[in-house]
Amino acid sequence: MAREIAKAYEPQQIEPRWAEFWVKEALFKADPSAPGPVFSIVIPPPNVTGSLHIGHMLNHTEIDILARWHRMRGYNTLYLPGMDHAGISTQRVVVRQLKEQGIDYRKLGREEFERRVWKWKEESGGTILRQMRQIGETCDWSRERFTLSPELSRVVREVFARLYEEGLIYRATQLVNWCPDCLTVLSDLEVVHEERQGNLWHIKYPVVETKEFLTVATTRPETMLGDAAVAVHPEDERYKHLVGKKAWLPLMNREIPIIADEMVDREFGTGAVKVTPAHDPNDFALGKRHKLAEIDVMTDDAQMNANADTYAGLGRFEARKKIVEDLKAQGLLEKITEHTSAIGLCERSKTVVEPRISTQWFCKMKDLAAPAIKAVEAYEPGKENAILVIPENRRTEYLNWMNNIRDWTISRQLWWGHRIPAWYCKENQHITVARETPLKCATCGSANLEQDSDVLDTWFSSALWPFSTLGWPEKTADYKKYYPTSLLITAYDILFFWVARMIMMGIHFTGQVPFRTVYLHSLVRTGSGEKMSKSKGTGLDPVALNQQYGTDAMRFCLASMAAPGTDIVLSEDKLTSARNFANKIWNAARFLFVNLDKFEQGGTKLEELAGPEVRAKAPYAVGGRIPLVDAWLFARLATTIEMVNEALDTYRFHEAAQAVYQFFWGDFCDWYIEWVKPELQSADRERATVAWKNLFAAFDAALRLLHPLMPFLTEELWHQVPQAKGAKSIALGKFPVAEARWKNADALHDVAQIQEVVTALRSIRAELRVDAKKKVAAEFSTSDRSIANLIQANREALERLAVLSELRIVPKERFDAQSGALRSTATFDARVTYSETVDAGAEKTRLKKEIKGLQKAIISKEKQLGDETFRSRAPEKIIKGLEATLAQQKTEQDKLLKRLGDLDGGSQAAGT
RNA sequence: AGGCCCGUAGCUCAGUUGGUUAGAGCGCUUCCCUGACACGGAAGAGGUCGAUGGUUCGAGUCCAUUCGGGCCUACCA
Repeated sequence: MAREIAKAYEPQQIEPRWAEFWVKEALFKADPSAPGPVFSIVIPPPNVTGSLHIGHMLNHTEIDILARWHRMRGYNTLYLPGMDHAGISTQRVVVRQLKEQGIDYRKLGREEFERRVWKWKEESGGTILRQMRQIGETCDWSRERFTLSPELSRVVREVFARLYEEGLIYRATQLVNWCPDCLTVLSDLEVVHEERQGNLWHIKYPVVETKEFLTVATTRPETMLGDAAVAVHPEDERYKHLVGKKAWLPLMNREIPIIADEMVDREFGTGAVKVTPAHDPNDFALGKRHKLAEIDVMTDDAQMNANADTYAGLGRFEARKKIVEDLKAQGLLEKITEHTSAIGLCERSKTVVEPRISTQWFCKMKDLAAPAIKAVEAYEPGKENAILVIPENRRTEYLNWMNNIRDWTISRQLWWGHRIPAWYCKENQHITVARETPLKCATCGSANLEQDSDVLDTWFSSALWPFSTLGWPEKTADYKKYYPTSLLITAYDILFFWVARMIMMGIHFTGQVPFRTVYLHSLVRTGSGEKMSKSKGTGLDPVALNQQYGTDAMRFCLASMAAPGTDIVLSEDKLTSARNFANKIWNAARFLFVNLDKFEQGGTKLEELAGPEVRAKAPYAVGGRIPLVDAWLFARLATTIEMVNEALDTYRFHEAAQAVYQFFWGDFCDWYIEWVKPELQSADRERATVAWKNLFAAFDAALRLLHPLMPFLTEELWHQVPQAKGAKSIALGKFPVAEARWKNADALHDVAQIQEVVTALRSIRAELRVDAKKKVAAEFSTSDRSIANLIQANREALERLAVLSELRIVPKERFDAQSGALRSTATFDARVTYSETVDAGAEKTRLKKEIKGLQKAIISKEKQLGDETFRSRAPEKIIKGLEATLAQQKTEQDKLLKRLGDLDGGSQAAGT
């Protein structure tokens, strides 16, 4: 039966089918009662705010590669999918959508707004799930989780209540980061700093009952309306006499005290600083020390409020302008200088954050951090309840941050999220924190309760993800089997936001680390090095690219660039090369099946050549000997398997990709297939059968080896090869094992030798411009008996690979080194006899260059070897190696020099 | 202010404990549309590893300084 195989790989025709198949068959449903070592991994839940971007693609590719690889090696594997409700981001998206429809979300009311967000969540979350299925992720879809689901919300309440009971959560009125655009408090981490060119305004404050002025310098003149004092350093001779006096606050017509505090930096500005406790963190602390008034002069959306007197109603930046003008008019503006400072922006809205006094919920971090620091610090291989952080420098970063950790603002003035489980009694103001909605106040019994209107920071629930998703606080079968999870893979930019907090919460609540290893991968950047951003239009769309190049190509491309520690710059060029690789494999398969059709006409069935039991015993021998090239291929396969295992074991995805690429393209396609082509068609039925068996066995193993990197293509091709009864998917197949009997150093060496000869001969051909199809005669000579035998034994293949009519092996003394083009190495000489004359000039240039290179290497080695200190200190192995190479290089150089001399002689002869 | 990372072929990047003429992909040059593949084959050209100084028998690989680029943390108005 003739097989129909498209000439080029068309991922669009194949991927959707397998993506659907994997989900429909529920192949990756985890079974906690199944045997085997456990590999469990929870997804970093994507935000339900839109669709997957390239960063997710990288993250999911790495996770899925490792999940598939473990599963194929017999691990009881769980890859748990899910999504994050992403409070502030999602709320912003929906608020914007409503605004576009002319709707003010506040007018909608909380309940209706929440309903709209849930609707959006269904849509957007659906998109993400669809995409994840499209790209073939081997998740256990039956265990999908959502941070705001009723189940996980219960866990959040439990955790909140426990922390509150333990005194680790408290409510306090403090100066916090406030976003006037999002209208909520932010944690320190949600404030991003940006260096901006600004000014330092020097403002003269008249000192009461004197004719003096005290000049203060400020970057934010508008806050002066809330000034409560002017502070100078107690030791500052310039101002000592003013301490205890009062300053007249311009524009506001108020008196404020002049105080002394060591916090003041005498070097900065004028050495006198205006103190605005309600609008600056330093001033807030200072205000507390000196019991100053906290005068808030702004509204929640950063307009000046009634305390700002005549400036009320102006935006803070308008007010700044106006105030500067007014000061100037009154002659109180001494000067304006340029000043660059890092200003805080809201991570989401990029609005300038306004420090503001506000009552919020906080989580005490020191006690939670201590064991989380220890778990990372104390890590060593094999140690229980400790965490390995990779790469190493992220570990240091983590420890630094954790050692300087500050309390975490966990409340948010949002409507989308976990509402804080705290109720205020309207009778006696008592706060009741409870797991279930309380009916009455815990102290006075009043039923007049009102729940806190705030929600929790999204990361509060994300921090629980590794155990909340597995059923904690119940000791479920999943929890018992899959917690702690084996590994966390995420991008390094959420190390503090998420990873650190998971470690703290995990240890605190379960007594165990949430994951044994955390691998932090790089970010995908644009060509110009920026983070990809959809809003800036600099992001590449993974769905469109997957469509165009194939998901396999995308995965392979990302993997091949995912070297730990370096950010990835993705380009379409690289995707093209990955797609070409997929096509190469496709065509190798095409070659197999097209030729198999011919072979089967001889009566042998595919099953007999490629059935699973047949493959298991490969490589096969002909007449008691495994053909050299087959032995070589299996040896190379074994090496490659070891390289891939080693690479994946250490998160070196790029090395795994490179090893497979080199094997499949270089070894399997370029050399092996070319070598065995005639064997496959051999009239000798035994030889042909063996060739086919070995070919299929190697091919099938190579497919399994490649599968974690390119799941779709390999699944498709794997189904073309006969598989065991009931075997449903390559994804459930066995990852190839580097069998001891495949290893064969001699075969590796011998084929490398032959490859060198073939390349030398091809090189001569190219130089002589021999037509690619034209067979020419060649001579070969060596003084090494074993090489001569090797060449003799493989002459047929060699002749074919180098397109020769005949390869004569001649004794050294009869080798004609005078005419024709030749190549010499330390161990052999080869030449092609061809009527075309050699371009002596080009040949000499080449020889000279080669000689020069050798000369340099020889000199440096001779120098080293002649050095007594080197000989006495360098390891024996290095010295021996150096000596051997030196001898070789000398031999080779001698040959080349002789050849050059001959050519010179020849040209002189021709010249005279 | 403190910390981290990067600077290797035209481009994008590998190069694990210092050791023998520094690798890959893309691009480039020449030849070839040969019955798996032009998304291909064959053969080539091309870096002395940002700079300087040091440690060492030996450094892209360790140390110091320096220049250039990036990132993170940080309450100097």
